[in-house]
Amino acid sequence: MNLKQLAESLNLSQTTVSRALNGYPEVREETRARVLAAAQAANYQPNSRARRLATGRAMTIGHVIPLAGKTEMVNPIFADFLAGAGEVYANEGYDLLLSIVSDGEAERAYRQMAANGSVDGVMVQSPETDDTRIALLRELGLPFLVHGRTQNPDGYSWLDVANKSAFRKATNFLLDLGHRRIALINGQENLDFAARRRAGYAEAIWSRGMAPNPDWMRADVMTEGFGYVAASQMLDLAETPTAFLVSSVIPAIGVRRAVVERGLVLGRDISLVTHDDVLSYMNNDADGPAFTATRSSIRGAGQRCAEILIDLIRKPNQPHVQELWETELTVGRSTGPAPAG
Amino acid sequence: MNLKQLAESLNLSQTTVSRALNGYPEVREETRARVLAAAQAANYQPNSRARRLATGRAMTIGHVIPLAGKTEMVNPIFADFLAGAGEVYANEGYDLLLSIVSDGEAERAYRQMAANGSVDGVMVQSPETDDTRIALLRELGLPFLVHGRTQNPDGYSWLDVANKSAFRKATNFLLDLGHRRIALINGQENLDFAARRRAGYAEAIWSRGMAPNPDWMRADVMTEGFGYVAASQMLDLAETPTAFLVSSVIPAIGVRRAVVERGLVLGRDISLVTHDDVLSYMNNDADGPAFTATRSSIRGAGQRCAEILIDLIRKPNQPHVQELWETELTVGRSTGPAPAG
DNA sequence: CCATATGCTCAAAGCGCTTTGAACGCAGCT
DNA sequence: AGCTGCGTTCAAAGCGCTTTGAGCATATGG
Repeated sequence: MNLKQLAESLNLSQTTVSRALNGYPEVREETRARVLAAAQAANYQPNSRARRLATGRAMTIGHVIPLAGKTEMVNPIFADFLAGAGEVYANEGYDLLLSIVSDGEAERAYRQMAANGSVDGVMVQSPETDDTRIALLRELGLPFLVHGRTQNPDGYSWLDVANKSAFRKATNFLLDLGHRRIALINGQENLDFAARRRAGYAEAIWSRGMAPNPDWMRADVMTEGFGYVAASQMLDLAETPTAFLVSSVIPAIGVRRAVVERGLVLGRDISLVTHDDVLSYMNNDADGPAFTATRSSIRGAGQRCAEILIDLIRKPNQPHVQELWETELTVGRSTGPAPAG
Repeated sequence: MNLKQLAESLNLSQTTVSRALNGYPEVREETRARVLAAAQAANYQPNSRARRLATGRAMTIGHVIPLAGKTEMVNPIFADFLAGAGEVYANEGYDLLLSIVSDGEAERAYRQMAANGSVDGVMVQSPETDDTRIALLRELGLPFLVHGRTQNPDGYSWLDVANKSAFRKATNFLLDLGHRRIALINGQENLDFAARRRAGYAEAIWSRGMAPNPDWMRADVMTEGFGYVAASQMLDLAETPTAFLVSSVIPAIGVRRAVVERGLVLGRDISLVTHDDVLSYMNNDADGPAFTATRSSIRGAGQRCAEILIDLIRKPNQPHVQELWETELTVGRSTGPAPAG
C-alpha cells in the first residue's frame, strides 16, 4: 500500500492525504479523521526511502565506532551509551546508523556519510586529547556532538564529565584517609578523559607537597586482565601502594582479584576507588556499593547527548552547547584508613 | 555535486555517467575512465537516499536489540556481535540500522521496518525457546537470520552453537575429575541457549545414574553480581558444590570472587568451567586461560551471520541455511580433581 | 453586489538517482 | 545499396513521497 493507492481508495489527492497524515492545518478535521482511519486500517506507513529523498533529510544519526588497538576491541562503554542515545532517537523519530570501522578508517566513514547524505549528524565518542575528527567534521559541515572533549574544547559542542575534578576529589579522599602511596590504574592516556583524570590525580598529590610516583601509575585499555596484571606487579614491588585509583569498574575487578589473591582484604589492607560508568552488567550495588566510586551513568550521558545532537540538527546556527557533568563520590566498602606503617 | 552536474561537466548524459560508475559493460572504457576521474576529482558520491528510492533496495540491515528486564540491561554480547557483523556489512556495502527498544516493543519495531522499507533484512538475536519473532518475521516476509535457534528449529535460517553438547561435555569433564556435586549458574532459561545448556548438564548427570540437585541450579541475567550471589549462597549450604558450571565469563568472575572470599582456591578446592564468548574486555588469556572453558567467539558468529544474511537477501527463495558450531573445551587453571571427602 | 478573505483540495513539479527503450554511427555481410 | 548487428550513448520514465502554486467554493465586509 502506497500513498497513491491510499489516496485513490479515499477519492482524495495524494497532497491531501499526505497533509492529513503529517498534521498540516489546511485539512478539514473530518477529512483528516477519514484519512487516519483508512491509513490505520491498511497499515499504511510512508515509504521511508521516498520520504527521505523528498524531504532531503535522512532522519538518521550516525555513530562511527572504531575498533581499538591491534586486537580490535570493542569498548564496552559503547553498548550502554548506544542504549541511552537509541532510546531518545527512537522517540524523536530518528534512526541510528552504526558504522563499525577499523582504527584508521573512521575518517573515510565520516567523509562518506557527509558526501552521500545518509545521516543528518554524527555522534563522536572517546576523543583523544587532540582529536583530528573534530576539524574534519567541521570542514565537512556535518552537525556533530562530542561525548567528552579535547584539550582545546572551544569551537564545537560537547558533553563531558568533570574527570579532572572527579579524580582530584577521589585522590584527596584517599589522602585524607591517610594513604600516601596511591596507585593510578588509568585508561589509555592518549584519550582525553584519561589525561584529565591523571591530571586530577597528580594535582591532588602535588598539592600535598608530594610527587606522583611513576612506578604506581599505569595506563592501558581497560580490561579486567589489565587491572589484574598492573595491580599484581605493583603489589610485588618493594614499596607497595596502599590504595588504588582505577578508571573503570572492569579493571577494578581485576585489581580486586590481585588484592584478594594475595590474602589482602579490600577496604582494610588495601583501598580502592574506581570510576563507575554504571554499565549494565557491571553493577556495583549488590548490597550497598562494593566499590567506593566516582559515578556517572554512561547511559544517561547517551540520552542527553542524543537530545543535544537532535537539537543541533533541528536548529543549526545556534551557539555551541557545552555541558559539564560533575560526579559524586559514593563511599562503598572498598576503602578505609591507611594501614599503620 | 550531484549526478546531473557531473554529467553536464563531462558533456555526457546522466545515464552514461551512472552506468560508468556502476560498472555496466555498455560504456566505452575510455569514457568510463574519464567519468571515474571526474567523479574522483569532484569527490562525487551518489546520494544514498535517491539511490535507495530508485533501486528499491535499502542496502541496510536492521538489528533490533531489546533492553532486558526491569533494569533494561544491555546484553554485553551485543557489542561484540555487532562488531563482527558490522565489519562484514561495511565490506559488502550495507548499512547497519540499530533499533534499541524496551522489551515489549520489538514487534512494533519489526513491523515498522517491514512497512516503511527501511531495511532489506533483519538479524535476530537471543531467541527464546518459543520465540514469537520468528512467526512474525515470516508473516512480514522480511528476510531474517537467527543467531541461536528455538525449540523447534525448522522453517527458518539460523546459526547456533551446539550448547547442549558443549555443556554435556563440560559436565562430563567435571564428572571425570571425580566431582559429584556440580552447580549450574545459567542464563535466563526462557532463552533457548540457556535451556539447551541446562539440558546438556542434566543429561550428563542422569547418564551417570545421578539426579540434578535444584539447590545447585540457578538461572538469571548473567551479571557479575548474580554469579557472586548465587555462588555465595551455594557455598553456604550444608552440602556445598565442589564444582561450578557457568554460562558466561561475567558471572564466572562473580563466582570466583565468592570462592576466593571464602579462602578457597580455584582449581584446587573448587573447580569452575565457564562458557567463554570471547568478549573483548573479558579476556580469559592473560597467561594461559584462567578459566577452563567451552569457547566460541561471539564476534566470529557475528561475521558469519552477516555473511549468511546478506546471501539470503541477495538470493531469495533459497533453502534455509542452518549452521551449527561445535565448541571445544579448553582446559585452564580453574579445574582440578574433586577434593577427597 | 462586488471584492476580498478563508478553508479546503488538487494537479504538477521536484527530490537525485536507476533503468527502459530508442537511436545513432559504423562495421560486416549480402 | 541495403540490411543486420554491435557498441555506445541518450532522453525520458519512474521510484513514492513532499511541497508549491493554483483553483474552487463559501463566508465576510464594505
